[in-house]
Amino acid sequence: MAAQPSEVGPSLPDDPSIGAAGGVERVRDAERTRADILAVATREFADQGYAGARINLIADKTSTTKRMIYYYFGGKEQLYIAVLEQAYSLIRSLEQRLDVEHLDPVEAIRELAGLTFDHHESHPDFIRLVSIENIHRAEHIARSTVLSGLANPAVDVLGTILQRGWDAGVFRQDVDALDVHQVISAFCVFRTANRHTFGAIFGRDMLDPARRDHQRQMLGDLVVAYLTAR
Amino acid sequence: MAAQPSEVGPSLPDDPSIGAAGGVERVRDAERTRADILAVATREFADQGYAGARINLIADKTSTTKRMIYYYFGGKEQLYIAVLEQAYSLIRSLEQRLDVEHLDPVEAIRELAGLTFDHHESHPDFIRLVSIENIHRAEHIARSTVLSGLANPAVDVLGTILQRGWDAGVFRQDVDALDVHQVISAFCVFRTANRHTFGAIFGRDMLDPARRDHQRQMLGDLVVAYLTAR
DNA sequence: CGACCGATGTACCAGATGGTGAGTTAGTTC
DNA sequence: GAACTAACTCACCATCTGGTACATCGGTCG
Repeated sequence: MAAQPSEVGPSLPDDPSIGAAGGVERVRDAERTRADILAVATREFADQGYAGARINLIADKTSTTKRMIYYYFGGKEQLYIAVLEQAYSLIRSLEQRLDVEHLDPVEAIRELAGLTFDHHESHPDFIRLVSIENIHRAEHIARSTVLSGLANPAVDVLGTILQRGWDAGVFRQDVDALDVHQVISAFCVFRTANRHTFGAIFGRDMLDPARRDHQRQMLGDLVVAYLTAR
Repeated sequence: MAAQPSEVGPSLPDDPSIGAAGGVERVRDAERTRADILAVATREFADQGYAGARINLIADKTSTTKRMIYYYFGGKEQLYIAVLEQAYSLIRSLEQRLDVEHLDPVEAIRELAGLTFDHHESHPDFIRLVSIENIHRAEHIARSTVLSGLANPAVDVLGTILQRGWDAGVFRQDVDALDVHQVISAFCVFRTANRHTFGAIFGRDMLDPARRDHQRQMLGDLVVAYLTAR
């Protein structure tokens, strides 16, 4: 709320304050501090995993202190849950923008798959957080009231597309929206999440920009071929 | 912590030895000790991740001591690499048994996909290790001379099936063996690796036995539909 | 039998780690 | 301008962690 740079100038008697980030003026700003911590924590947890991330290091990379992490979040685990909640919320709000209702079912599916593909590619940190959370058997998601039942807009959109395809008689009927979502997610998540071992063993980088169009096309063809088979 | 009741039973002159596991007789057995450590470490690393696993805990779950871990493996990281090497070797040796050469291309592909499906489902710990290794950007695999170039029998088999399919004119030609392997792996890995977050958010367990046949069928249909499309 | 060396157990450590008690500063309210 | 409280700093801690120095044990070989 309300920015008012009380006295920016060199007049300050003591305490240059503020450790790291750019030459900011704000001295006390709860929301800024909180957001700063959350941003740094997101990077660190995504990078090092839950057990691998260090509260001390997160604090150091912040423009505030470790004490503030405990002040705002309570502890390592709660901080991690806050990171997850923010990450999921962000992703879900982006997904809300999906608009493929105007296309015919087959093209709508292809478009949705393509958008999901782009989407995953642009958010590798989110994918990493999800992988990390799976290593922990989603125990933190389960513990979060915010995340437990968080619906997925992509699946809803998928549901209406499928329905239209069924009505038009062009889609097979032995699958539901979640099945199809699973297939699309599997493809998109795998190429990001398993990029490194796949690359190390097969010598092919699944995220190589030179192969991107081919991969994107492959996903579209895959889903469409499957749904329209027979 | 190995209890050794120096003189519990009056009969034994000294040292009943061996702390934990079943009433074994062997007193000094390097291979057994090494294998014991490796087995426990595999479980712990797969369960807790690299950073989350504790050398002390691994040692405690062993029938030997922490000192032996350092004696045989040198350190935490080398132990972890040894775990990875053993896990990959085991999986690869199992894959060597794939035999689908006698089937026609379409059926061979479906069979290979199905076997891969079964295979992944039976080795969740391996999938977890792979996920964990990806969190660490495959740095340990890169550091292992054994693993860096380890070929994958499944991909070779896939290559010959594809070739036969192309010769017979039944498969599309804009993909290679690695692409198809990627698709199959993505499906199989995803349902195990992302089981928990998927379950927490959508309320569907991808590994639910009741849905197993459907999922297996779906993978086969998916790959076949894609390869034979048009 | 005695020397040799691989295998093993005990005790210990320095630094890191998550976490906290308690005091201090700044902005706001009356 | 005094009182009040949210925001923040500083120093500190108990415990854990990976790792190691060192003594010792036991099978084998000459």
